[in-house]
Amino acid sequence: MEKINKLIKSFRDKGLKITPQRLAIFKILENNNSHPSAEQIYHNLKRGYPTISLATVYKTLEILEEMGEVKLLKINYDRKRYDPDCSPHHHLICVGCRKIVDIFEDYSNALKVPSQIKDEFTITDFRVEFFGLCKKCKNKRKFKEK
Amino acid sequence: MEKINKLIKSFRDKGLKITPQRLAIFKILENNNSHPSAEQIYHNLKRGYPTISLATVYKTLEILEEMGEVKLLKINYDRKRYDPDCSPHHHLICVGCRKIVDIFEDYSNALKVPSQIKDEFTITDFRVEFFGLCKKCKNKRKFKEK
DNA sequence: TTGAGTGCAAAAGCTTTGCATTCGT
DNA sequence: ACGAATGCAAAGCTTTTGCACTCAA
Repeated sequence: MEKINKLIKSFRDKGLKITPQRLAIFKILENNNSHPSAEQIYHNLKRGYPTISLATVYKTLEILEEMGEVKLLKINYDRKRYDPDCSPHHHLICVGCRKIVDIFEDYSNALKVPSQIKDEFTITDFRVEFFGLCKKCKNKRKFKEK
Repeated sequence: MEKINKLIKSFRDKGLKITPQRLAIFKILENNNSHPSAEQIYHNLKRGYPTISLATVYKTLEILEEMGEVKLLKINYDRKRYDPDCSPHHHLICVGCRKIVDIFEDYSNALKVPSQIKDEFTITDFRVEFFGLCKKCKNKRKFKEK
């Protein structure tokens, strides 16, 4: 996320307004590495804005996401997807049609984790997900909604 | 997923019964690399079992998941999580308390994609997710539900 | 026979939407 | 002043649950 001043400018440039609620959301997100949910942000805001609604939080986050100012840590598979192949492999997701293809490559030696983190965590598994566009979707204008 | 015969045995060994519906689900999943959703499986089954219910599909898939016979391609973050840090980095998720920590490592040169896939897709992004347990959770018996 | 599974409908949980009111510019 | 944002409540969707009935073993 950009610095708040820049963010404010980006919003205004788009004709979006800066409200106290939005500003408060910006501040909560600034230098925040706790990967909060909308609910958590909402909770935090309640102190200063007892009347704020979850809907407002979601709406603002949606704008930030569209602007590329926050990243969603949950992939827009519309719903749960099940993979009967439990051998170690990874996936490439077409962000256009949501097709998922398997990638059978062993990355286990390629992915070094900082030793500081290794000390704190016991890592049991990992997954790599690639995102892109298949040929068909590359030639489309519009992708699936959502 | 194991071969169907083995799967049947695993189910019976656990006191779980083999019903036509379950068998049909097994068959749909066998050698299936389309990463289907419960809905899609349900849809497929409708032909042969017009009365089958989505609930049955979900329930069977849950068992398969618990048995490690299928893998879920959607992470159990309980809800959306937002990351204001859009610089390229990756995540480690503690499967006990769901804490998410950042991993700042550049894996872009480490992750080779089969050329056959590179021909078919334009890859725009990727993410690496590690799973494990933090020290606290390692010493716990029970983790967060779900 | 009997405990497990099915299928229906209802509930649950997260997220989005509609709308009247309020507010930023 | 006027379009945008807010906050509430309702709706939407996916997934789960409860329960009477049915069925596999």
